[in-house]
Amino acid sequence: VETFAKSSDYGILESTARTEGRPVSRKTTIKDIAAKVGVGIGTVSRALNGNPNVKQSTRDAILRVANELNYIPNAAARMLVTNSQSETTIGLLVPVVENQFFFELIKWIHTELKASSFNIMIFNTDHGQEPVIHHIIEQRLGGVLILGDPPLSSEERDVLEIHRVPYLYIDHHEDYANFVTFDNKKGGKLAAQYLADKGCRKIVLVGLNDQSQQQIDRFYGFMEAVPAEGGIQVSELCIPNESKSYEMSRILLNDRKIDGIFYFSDTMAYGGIQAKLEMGSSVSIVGYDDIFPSKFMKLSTVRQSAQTLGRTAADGIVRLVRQSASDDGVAKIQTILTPELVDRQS
Amino acid sequence: VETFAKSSDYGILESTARTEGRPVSRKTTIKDIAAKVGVGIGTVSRALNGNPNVKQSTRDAILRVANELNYIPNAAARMLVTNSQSETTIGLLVPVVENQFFFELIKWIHTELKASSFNIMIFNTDHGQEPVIHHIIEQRLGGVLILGDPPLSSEERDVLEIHRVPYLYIDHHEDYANFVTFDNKKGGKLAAQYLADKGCRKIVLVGLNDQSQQQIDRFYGFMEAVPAEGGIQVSELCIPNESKSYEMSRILLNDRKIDGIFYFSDTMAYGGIQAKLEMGSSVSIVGYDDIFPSKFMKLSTVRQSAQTLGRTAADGIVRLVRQSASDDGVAKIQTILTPELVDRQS
DNA sequence: CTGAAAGCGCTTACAG
DNA sequence: CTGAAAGCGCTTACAG
Repeated sequence: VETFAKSSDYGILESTARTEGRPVSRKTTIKDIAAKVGVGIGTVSRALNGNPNVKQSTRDAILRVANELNYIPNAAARMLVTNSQSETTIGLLVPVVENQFFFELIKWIHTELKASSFNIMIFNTDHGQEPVIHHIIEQRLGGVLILGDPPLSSEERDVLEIHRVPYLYIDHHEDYANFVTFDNKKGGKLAAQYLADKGCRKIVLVGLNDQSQQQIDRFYGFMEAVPAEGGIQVSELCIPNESKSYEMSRILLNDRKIDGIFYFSDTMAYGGIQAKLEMGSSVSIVGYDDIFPSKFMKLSTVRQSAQTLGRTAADGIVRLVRQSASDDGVAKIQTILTPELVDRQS
Repeated sequence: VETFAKSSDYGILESTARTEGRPVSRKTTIKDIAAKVGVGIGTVSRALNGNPNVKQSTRDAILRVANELNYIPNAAARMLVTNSQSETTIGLLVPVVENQFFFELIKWIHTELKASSFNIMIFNTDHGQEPVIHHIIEQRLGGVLILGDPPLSSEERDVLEIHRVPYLYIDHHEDYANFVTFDNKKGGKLAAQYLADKGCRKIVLVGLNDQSQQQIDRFYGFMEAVPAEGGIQVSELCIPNESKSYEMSRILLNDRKIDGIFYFSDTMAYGGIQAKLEMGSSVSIVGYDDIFPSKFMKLSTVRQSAQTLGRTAADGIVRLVRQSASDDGVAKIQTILTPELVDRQS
């Protein structure tokens, strides 16, 4: 009996179930509120959802009690009945997040989506995309942004399409799908023109990752733009990973004939800049991305603005999600952005 | 009649409801599977969940049909009945994500959490934390990581505690709560010692943000460590925002007597390095953070490893979530990491 | 091994 | 304006 006499001492924990005398907090439900106010659960639901057909005094009482009891609705229950795609959340599929460019991208996607009051759920695709796709559908997310290769398999696409979850590739061109990407071929071209303009005759391409379609496109763009008549000599150098760029660049610069280097990413180019400075070389260097340190490193580079790409993509998926919700026609989003060269005399 | 005769043409869309002759896809449920296989829904549920008490042939049939029908379970329904905190997802509260250090941090948190197969849901707290907290509880997330100031209000803490959602501050010390942070005072001390060791007599502190408790701690640590007897002169310079650092540094370096500068973040220090190089100054510069470009910029700085901080924090929240799930004792997590000085002779 | 039934917390016609 | 009831998709004792 004493246990019950003291029950009001629990204060905010008042609505608790007791097992073996120990108070165990149970979450407040509309049932609890209904009981305490003395109305039906339907009325509680209406009051809480701002339905106008509720007497003011009833509404006030319900709101007050809900607050007292620290009521917070159960999203799962609501979703179950409304069958709402939890359309305010969109999934972001990211492979290995080692890449500074991806980070700036995510930042802008985030900024833009929050402006449309969407939330982001990040999924890692290192262990394959299929389990992730299932998870996204289980959670009834509104849409998916897909960063980086590899593209979805046709089974994965089918799953998304059957379940009407719109998806958009970022920085990856795929004819059948929605995407926002930069023109990598054009970017490669810009790099080639830059080095040609500097009068380079013996050029090395460093760090091409042949798993990356983007980088392959840059490569072809570069090669196409090399003036045929100039007698320019182009060779390629693979490096095991980005952090080895400095050492490899030093070796490269021992060959005094080399007068131009194109690095397939800014991060690698930094090692080149460093080696160049230390060795007093006059080689021309151009990178790719224009991530934020490049300004300080005074690196000439092909800028693909993470801001533009991120915002455009975020914008796109929001449009797709809304379209899909309203069941309107499904206009494809296929945007190709143009990179530009930033000349910092490196 | 023809409509029905053609129904098999729909292939994967076979399980569709038709409204006014137009096929509208409806998501497959266990009911659909049960009907098609000719068993009860309970059996379907058991088979799908790997319950061993199901005859092999029944299980096979169910799995096959589930697959045919592209069945994916409804997470909301399952959560409703199991009342499982969706404990595989943890929320990450982030203010303005403009800060490179935060980015590296998020990356490591992500890496570590994915290893424990948790997912991350990022919430932006620019418009206040309360709505976000509610959202987290509605979604029944397993736990929350809180990045950056300001700390939660006591109401917000109450809400989390009542609903048993563990939370952990990152890079923010708060006596009553779980946190993982760096010793900022110690960091300030290291910076002071560095400049003193270089023989600096006239030092400027640049870019202190007095809204940031961390930076204030660094400031006090710095001031305490300045040798009393050396006659060292310390002054402060505010700059409106990080990108103005270069211009301000140039102005600063016009005063040839200044021989030491402590920048409260690496990003600002880059502007200083640039100005120093251009003006041929011999001033000593030290930064704070050691984000990735600092190595290339050859900036001496106080390293607080985003990797260590991120991993430790991720680890901590995972422990807290598991603890809270198993209802064990609730050991507080209060970890203070020690920064170190990286001397790059800047 | 399996089916029928209860119930998770909520919303929403429906009938007053 | 309000209550009682049905139902969202699933899990899980319970009784065969």
